[in-house]
Amino acid sequence: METTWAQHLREAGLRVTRPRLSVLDVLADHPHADVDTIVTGAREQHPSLSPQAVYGVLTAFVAAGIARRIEPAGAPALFELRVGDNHHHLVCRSCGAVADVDCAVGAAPCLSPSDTAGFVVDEAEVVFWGLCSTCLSRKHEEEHPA
Amino acid sequence: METTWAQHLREAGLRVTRPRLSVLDVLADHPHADVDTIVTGAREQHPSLSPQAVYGVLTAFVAAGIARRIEPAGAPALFELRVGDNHHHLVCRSCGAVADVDCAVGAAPCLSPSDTAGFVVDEAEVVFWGLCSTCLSRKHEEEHPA
DNA sequence: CCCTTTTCTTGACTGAGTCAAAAGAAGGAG
DNA sequence: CTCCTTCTTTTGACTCAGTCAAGAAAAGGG
Repeated sequence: METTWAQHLREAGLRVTRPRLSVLDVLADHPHADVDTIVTGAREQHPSLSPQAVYGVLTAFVAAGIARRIEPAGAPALFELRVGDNHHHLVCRSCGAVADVDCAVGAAPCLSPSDTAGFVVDEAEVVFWGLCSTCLSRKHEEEHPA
Repeated sequence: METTWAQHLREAGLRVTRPRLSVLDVLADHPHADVDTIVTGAREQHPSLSPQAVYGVLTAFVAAGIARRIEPAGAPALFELRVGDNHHHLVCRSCGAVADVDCAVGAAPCLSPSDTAGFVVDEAEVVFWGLCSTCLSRKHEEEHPA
């Protein structure tokens, strides 16, 4: 797998380093990981890895277009490797879990607000807020104990 | 105007206090204000007002449903009085300006993702990213000086 | 193998927001 | 009108995510 990652990095114009490979591995395992998760995970392969290095790696990934940063309100930023397909996210209000959703109403429907107030729009970001199935059943049990 | 605000607060089940009236005034003038703007503005009427009080006031407003908190990625939270009509926002990548947009494709179209992955969705939040007209013309001038 | 450039490490720092205790107002009861 | 209870505001310490900068280390072309 690492060979592929190295290639992936080179194609994006980035040098191949151990911190970067470790971060890619963690992101492959955790499709919506926050910095803390990435640091912890990447340290299994590279124990001396510093949080700042992870910030640097992620900034480079986002700049090179091989990762995307998402920032749900009220939570630390998350990073994902799925880029370039304009998908959106479901976020659980209770536990913060994130799931991907393909664009809701066709190709890129939300990219056309009715009145753009003079703005030139280049991206529409959609976040669906709700409860994930786990939190739903937990909540249901609490309210109606068996 | 303040009489109306007082009534508005009471109807929402909140006590009428000077900090709250001042914050309402600022929000009426600045429909998408951050905490700093609100503190500065409200101090014209109430010089001793502390930032923490403003946080408290805004938390109470949001809990009572008379204000809404929006958190564009990479910027401090903004507050608006326009609530309950499911509108969305245009955000300028360059200056952070925010404008309202009515829901893009009808009533609440985005509330129907194709596959909810077991989530029960209660809100769809849409952010349109782009450049506002001011930043556009400024950028144009910089690239093609007269 | 060396040299230049990029990346990582270390550590200090900022800014938004939270928490908690005590002082101070709001508004209902008498 | 005054008192009393409850809710707000003040003050000040604190947390957490993220940034900045300088020197050490590694990547990879010559």
